[in-house]
Amino acid sequence: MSRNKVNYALIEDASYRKVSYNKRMKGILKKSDELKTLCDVEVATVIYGPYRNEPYTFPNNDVVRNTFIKVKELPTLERSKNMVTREEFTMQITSKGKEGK
Amino acid sequence: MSRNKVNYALIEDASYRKVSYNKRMKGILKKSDELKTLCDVEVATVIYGPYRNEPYTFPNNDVVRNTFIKVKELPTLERSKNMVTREEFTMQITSKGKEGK
DNA sequence: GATTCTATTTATAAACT
DNA sequence: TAGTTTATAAATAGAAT
Repeated sequence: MSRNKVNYALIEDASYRKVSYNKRMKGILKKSDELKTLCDVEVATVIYGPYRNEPYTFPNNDVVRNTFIKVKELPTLERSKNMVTREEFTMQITSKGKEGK
Repeated sequence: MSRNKVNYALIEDASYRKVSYNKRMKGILKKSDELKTLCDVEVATVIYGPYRNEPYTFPNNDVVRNTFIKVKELPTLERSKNMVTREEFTMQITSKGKEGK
C-alpha cells in the first residue's frame, strides 16, 4: 500500500522483503489485538518464517495452544467438503441456518 | 478507521459489533494472505467467537494443525520468561544476536 | 440484517536519515 | 541497515439502501 500499489506476488528483493515483513507483521498483530478487544473474540496466530528460529505466536504460546486445541477435532479438508454439503442440506430443510455468517 | 476514530474498547452495541467483526475478520484474513504471499512465511490463524459454533481457521484446518505442531514444544509463559533472560544473556556475551527482528 | 457507498482513518511503500 | 517521514493505497465507521 502506499507510494505504490502492492503487487500480489513474492517480493523478490530480500532486504525489502524483510522490511515489508516487519511492517506487515506489526500491522496484523495490531489488527488481531483490535479484533479481540473490539469484538470480544479469541484470536490466535502463528507466523513461521526465515527471520526467526521459532514460530512467532500471538498473543502468546499458551493462548495459541489453548485455542488451537479446539481445531484438533475439526474435519480434514476432505471431510470438510462433506460437512459443507451436509450443512447446506440442513440449511435447505430448515427455513434458515441459525449460525452467524 | 474511517468516519470516526476507533475507540479501543468493546463495541457495546451487539449488532454493530457483529458488523465490525465481519469487516475486520475479512481484513485480517486478507492481510494474512498477503503476508504469506509477499514475504513467503507460514501463517496460521484461529478465530473463535460467538458467531460460529466452530473456530474459524485460516488458511484451513490442516495447515493450522500442521503449524500448531511447531508450537507444541515451545515454552509456557513461565518458562518463556527464563528463555528471554537467557536470550538476553546470550546477546550480551555475543556481540550481536543473529536472528532477524 | 445484509450490502453498497463514501468520508476518513489507518497502514504502509518509498524516500530519507 | 534500522529508525523516521511522507505520500498514497487500503481498510473501514457510519450512512444509505
